[in-house]
Amino acid sequence: MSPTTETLTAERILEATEEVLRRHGPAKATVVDVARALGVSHGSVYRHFRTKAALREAVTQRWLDRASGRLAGIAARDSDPETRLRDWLSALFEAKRHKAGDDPELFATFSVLTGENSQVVDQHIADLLGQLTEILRDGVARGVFALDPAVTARAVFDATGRFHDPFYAREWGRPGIQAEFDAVVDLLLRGLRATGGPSKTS
Amino acid sequence: MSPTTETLTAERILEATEEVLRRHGPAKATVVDVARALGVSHGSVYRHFRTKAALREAVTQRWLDRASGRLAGIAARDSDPETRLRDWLSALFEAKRHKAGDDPELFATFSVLTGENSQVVDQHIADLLGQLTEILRDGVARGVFALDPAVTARAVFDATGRFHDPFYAREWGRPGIQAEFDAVVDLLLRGLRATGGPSKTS
DNA sequence: CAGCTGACAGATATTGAAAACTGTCAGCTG
DNA sequence: CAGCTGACAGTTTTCAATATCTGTCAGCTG
Repeated sequence: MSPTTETLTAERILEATEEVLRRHGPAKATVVDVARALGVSHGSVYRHFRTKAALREAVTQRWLDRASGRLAGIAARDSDPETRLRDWLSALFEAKRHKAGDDPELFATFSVLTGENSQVVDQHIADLLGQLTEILRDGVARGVFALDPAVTARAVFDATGRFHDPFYAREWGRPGIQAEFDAVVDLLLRGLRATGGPSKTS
Repeated sequence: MSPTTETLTAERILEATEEVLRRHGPAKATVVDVARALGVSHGSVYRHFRTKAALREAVTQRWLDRASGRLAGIAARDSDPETRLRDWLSALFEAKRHKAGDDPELFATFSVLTGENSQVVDQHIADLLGQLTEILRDGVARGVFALDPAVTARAVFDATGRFHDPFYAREWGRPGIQAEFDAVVDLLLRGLRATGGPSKTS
């Protein structure tokens, strides 16, 4: 049961791969490096993952699934839909901004990997859109939101791209960014509300 | 007055540079190429532009100013602000999409150049934000829009980034893109309106 | 003598040979 | 005999030599 004798599992390989990616970056992380980190020959790694691309894809999926899981907790809350939507979008932005600011190299690695695996990323986005749609559907059911949930979920996701697409990571450190995020979310929430608000007619 | 005898002006150099960029792409477009296209020595080009970077910057600015000018025409129209805003955003999207689809290589060249000249691009964006702000200010004056024009202009620009940021160009050819654009713009316009009322009254 | 040329030094890009990596598989090992 | 090893063929990456380019400037030319 000592670590070096432990059986070689897909899980252990994924952990070692993450470590190698963290250390060497995406360009220099080789299958040979991963095997060396595990104390096995690189042939053994190919027993669990058919190609290097498949291995990188699996690592990407793990990362994205972890992120998705945290947000799912917010989407499933019972608070009023408007607050929930705001919290969900804030959590998405905050998580990305935090990761990008904390360890830029690791975030760059992550960005390269997601760029390579559009299939997996598409699935992740579909997952997030599903969560958004749930919040909006609930809002429509409670009468606080108007508009078609699925279509509008996409619109909200697209409109907030600047605050979650890794491409914009370099701008997340700028001073005014939080105000810009708030302005966009405020505008979107105004558009989502079923009534014209407290102005005059109710 | 024959072309080869014509005096060498900054303007002629810029035209030749655009042509060389079109032909060779941004990576292989050298000052020597530009000089050869004009039938002069490369030393002469340096008489008008202190560095290669300055030359590329000038080309970029010309491109962006042309684009900006076309939109200014729409921003200055006298139609109702809601229609004008919609037209302006559509024109911005349409112009970019058209260029990206028409001649992808030239568009890629343009993208590389804008990536190099953040100074010039920032000025261009400030220009576009000014136009947007004007439309919104007019809308507020006429009582059809609420919210602070400058802050909201930024929010509208950010929220539509997916439809004008060159980074997303590869997605502009996808089938559903127009519907997604419409959904975002509809949502934003709902949020902008001063009252919750229907859009039938003029 | 205003404007252009072309040789030049230092910086950048290209090239091709050598090294490393990916993916396979026959055979070893516990 | 299930799982691992390491040599191997084909491909990609690295690295250093070579070529090209950038930016300058003394001197040529009309």
